Amino acid sequence: MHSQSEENYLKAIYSIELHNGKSVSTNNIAEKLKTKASSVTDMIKKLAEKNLVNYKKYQGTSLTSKGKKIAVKIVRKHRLWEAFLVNKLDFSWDEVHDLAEQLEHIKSDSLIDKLEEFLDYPAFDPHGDPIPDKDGNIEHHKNLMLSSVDILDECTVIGVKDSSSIFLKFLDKKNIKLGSTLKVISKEEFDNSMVIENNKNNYSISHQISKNLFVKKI
Amino acid sequence: MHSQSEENYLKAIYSIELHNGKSVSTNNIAEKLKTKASSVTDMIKKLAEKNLVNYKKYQGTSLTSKGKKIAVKIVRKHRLWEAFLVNKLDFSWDEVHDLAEQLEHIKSDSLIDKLEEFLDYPAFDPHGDPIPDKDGNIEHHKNLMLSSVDILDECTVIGVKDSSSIFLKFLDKKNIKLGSTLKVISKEEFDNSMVIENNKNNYSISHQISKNLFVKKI
DNA sequence: TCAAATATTTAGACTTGTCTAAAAAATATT
DNA sequence: AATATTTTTTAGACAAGTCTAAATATTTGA
Ligand SMILES: [Mn+2]
Ligand SMILES: [Mn+2]
Ligand SMILES: [Mn+2]
Ligand SMILES: [Mn+2]
Repeated sequence: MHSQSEENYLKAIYSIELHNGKSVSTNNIAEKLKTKASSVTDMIKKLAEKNLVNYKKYQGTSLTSKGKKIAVKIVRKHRLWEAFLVNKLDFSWDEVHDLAEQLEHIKSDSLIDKLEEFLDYPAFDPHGDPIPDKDGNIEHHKNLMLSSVDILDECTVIGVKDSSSIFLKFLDKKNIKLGSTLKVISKEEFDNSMVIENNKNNYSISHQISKNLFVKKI
Repeated sequence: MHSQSEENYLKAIYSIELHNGKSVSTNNIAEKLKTKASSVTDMIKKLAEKNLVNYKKYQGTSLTSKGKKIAVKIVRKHRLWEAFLVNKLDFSWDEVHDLAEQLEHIKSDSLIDKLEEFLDYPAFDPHGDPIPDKDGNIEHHKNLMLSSVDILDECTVIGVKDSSSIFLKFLDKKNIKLGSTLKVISKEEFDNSMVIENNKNNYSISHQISKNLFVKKI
């Protein structure tokens, strides 16, 4: 089996690969995992040895299909656990990430499959991220950010890009949640802030917010 | 915080202390944890350093109240997770021990309290073991074994001493579960086997079984 | 194009938890 | 009481994962 640390590296590489296409640099990984570049080099060598990543000195890393499969499985576990915590145990969406970070490493296939059934096969986690199925299939269909919605268009919030507790609590304060219907009233060129209508209230939100909200046009 | 390994040692010492009263020997622990005596000595020194156990060279170990508190907490987590797996996810009682062995180390107080609430404050785990409450209070009231029940007396099965998968599967085959009402029909002095009546069927069970079943007289 | 800045790797050290082999202490046996 | 056996501790080694500091490679940009 793979250690907790190996799994964290694979997941980190997977998520960086998703968001920038090209091969993943040592520093990218170090930053994501809050570790040092030298530690990353060591671990990447080990993962390459196990055929989980492709690696040539000084040329970055990418997951092999074997490595990707494991990474997706960890993501699946992470998101199902988050769904459990929010849907069944009544945690709020800003409390579950760190817990899922631990739970995702529990080793058992039947556990995660039974959990999925217990939750009624949810398609998304509490942050709107898609949950891979048992075979590792996953649909990424979130691409539109609120920041690029046109004036007077309406949209529904379907996900958050930043899952940090601070951001999520801030959204709570602004009364923005998954499923909220927002209408863009106006945009300010100076700081890219925008005024939106939400629940019949109009208020301004910063670019920092609008560029971290995935939406779907209505 | 404490490492997974430290927690496993504390739990082992706790369970040995419970079952033999006196102070716990290095070999006791090594056997329980399937490790070597030298490893145990090392770890005990570390635990003593942290004031979790009392230790004097060559004189065995005992938990301090601080150590006991942690041990009971791990036991609480272990049993609540087992209850969750059986009551909610539909695992059978012989499948949950190893999984709970992992889950018991998840670090979060609110998680375990919410889990307990979700399960409706169960008093016992799937093997009949009592679940400590939030403050660490635990009632041990299982002391009567089926093997010492008198002929023609009736009793209810309230727990198993051995939680191994083999034993539990064997009980399934014999149709013995928590709550089963058994009547002792006869006892064989030669091998200490006994004939019991269960669900209107009479059959013989070995001493190996009867001495591992906790019962309550009716 | 070549020096300066940045990124990556290597070398060597440290921590945690484990092990084997040997030494020392405690207990059992004669 | 002296010896043999068993238990426990110590000494020294190792693997995993991390770190700092130094060396090396790559990229930037004057
Ligand atoms: Mn993790
Ligand atoms: Mn999430
Ligand atoms: Mn454990
Ligand atoms: Mn149990």
